[in-house]
Amino acid sequence: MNSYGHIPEATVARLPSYLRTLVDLAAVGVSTVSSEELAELSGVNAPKLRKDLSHLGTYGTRGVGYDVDYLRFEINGALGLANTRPVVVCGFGNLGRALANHTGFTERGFPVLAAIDTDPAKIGHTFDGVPVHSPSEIPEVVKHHLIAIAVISTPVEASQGAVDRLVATGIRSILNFSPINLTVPADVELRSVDLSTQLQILGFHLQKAVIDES
Amino acid sequence: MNSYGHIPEATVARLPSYLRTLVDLAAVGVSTVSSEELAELSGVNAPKLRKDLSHLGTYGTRGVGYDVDYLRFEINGALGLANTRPVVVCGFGNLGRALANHTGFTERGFPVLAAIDTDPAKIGHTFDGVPVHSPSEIPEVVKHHLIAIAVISTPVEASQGAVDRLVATGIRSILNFSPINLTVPADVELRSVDLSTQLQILGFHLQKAVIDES
DNA sequence: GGGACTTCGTGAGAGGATTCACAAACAGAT
DNA sequence: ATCTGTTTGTGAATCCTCTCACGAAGTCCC
Repeated sequence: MNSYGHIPEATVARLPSYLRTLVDLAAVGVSTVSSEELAELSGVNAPKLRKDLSHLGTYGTRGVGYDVDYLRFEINGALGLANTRPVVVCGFGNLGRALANHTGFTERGFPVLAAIDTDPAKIGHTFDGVPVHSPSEIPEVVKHHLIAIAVISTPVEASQGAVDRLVATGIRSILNFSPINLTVPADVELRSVDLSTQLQILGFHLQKAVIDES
Repeated sequence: MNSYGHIPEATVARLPSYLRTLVDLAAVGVSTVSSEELAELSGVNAPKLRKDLSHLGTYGTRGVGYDVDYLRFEINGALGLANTRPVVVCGFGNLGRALANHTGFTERGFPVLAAIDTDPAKIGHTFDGVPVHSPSEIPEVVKHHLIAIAVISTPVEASQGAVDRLVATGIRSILNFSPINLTVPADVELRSVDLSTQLQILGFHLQKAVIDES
């Protein structure tokens, strides 16, 4: 019984970071942690962390702190990570392969069970345990593995087409890494991570720093 | 006369997206674009786009729209992309190699001129035009290529160490892809992109959708 | 040159997110 | 049982962001 009251978007975005810290703490054998410590390790300030956690429920004990295992369990539940969610990667080039191998995906409950690519040399083969299928097989692959989330790492020319096919088969959650603005129906959630956008933001601040000090 | 008046952080984060759209429009031969069109193509609404651009200056002409080339030039300037900023990639595994190959980096003025890795089999060799150096060579590499930005794609165990070395040589802008919370001095800008965090956020919304409709 | 039409730039208001300070609650010692 | 320490949970205030409506400014046609 968690996640009732609306959890703010900004809080949701930070929960994975807290979860990561808690997992690390548990691995080192820590059983209790204060908001001060947990915040420090997660890179936020303590009041923000407490407010964030207060949106999930009251899981701490005053004078003591938070029980690492219990809080971990609760955040896990709030994020819906109780059960694993298989993922398909579309576009099995350098980036796609790196993502499929990325241990963080499987470790956090998002195993990459299949890949899609147009290259005949890859289709039908298995790389690092991930079988590659042709785009026309998307419906069977999705149905067979009960896939609900797709990752796009195709070249930009192919991204919109891949998205359209995925949406047509019922996929409602898409994570896009290709540097292009894709369009999806209103009931599909599309998150885009443009790797070079982040560099551009860094560049902006670098330049600003130079201007500011002149 | 651009980038003086403070540009809001939220606006800065969207400028790269606008720039991308403008480049695409220019490539197709479009010379003028309205805020409505540009917003649609960039995935935001028109008033937001206009407000964003108004922070840079008044570059549109009423009744007509924006001159594609001119606006492109101005956003480019505001983001500090007038000159290229070479980048070093630390950790030349699957992800690191994919990033170094990522055409988006070079295309947008962030050429990857060098990589750092601890694997003796890679050090001294060049992959896809990128020479691999040992961690001890960081200072020379940074100085030689005038590098101001570093990308971290090492395994989590090595990330903090790599960051410390980079900071010691004067790097003040770091883009981290390893799923761990790193600590840097206050005058260093660290942006972290955890690929699986994005999946976790998608997972949260998926679960919420199920709860909401029950 | 004037009028109709289009589109930008922006001020005011609403909605979120962050900060901060402090009361409430618990543990542990005596 | 009481008192002292500590640490949480949260309302109030501030700041940032987004939305929306409309005046201002330009184009185009007659």
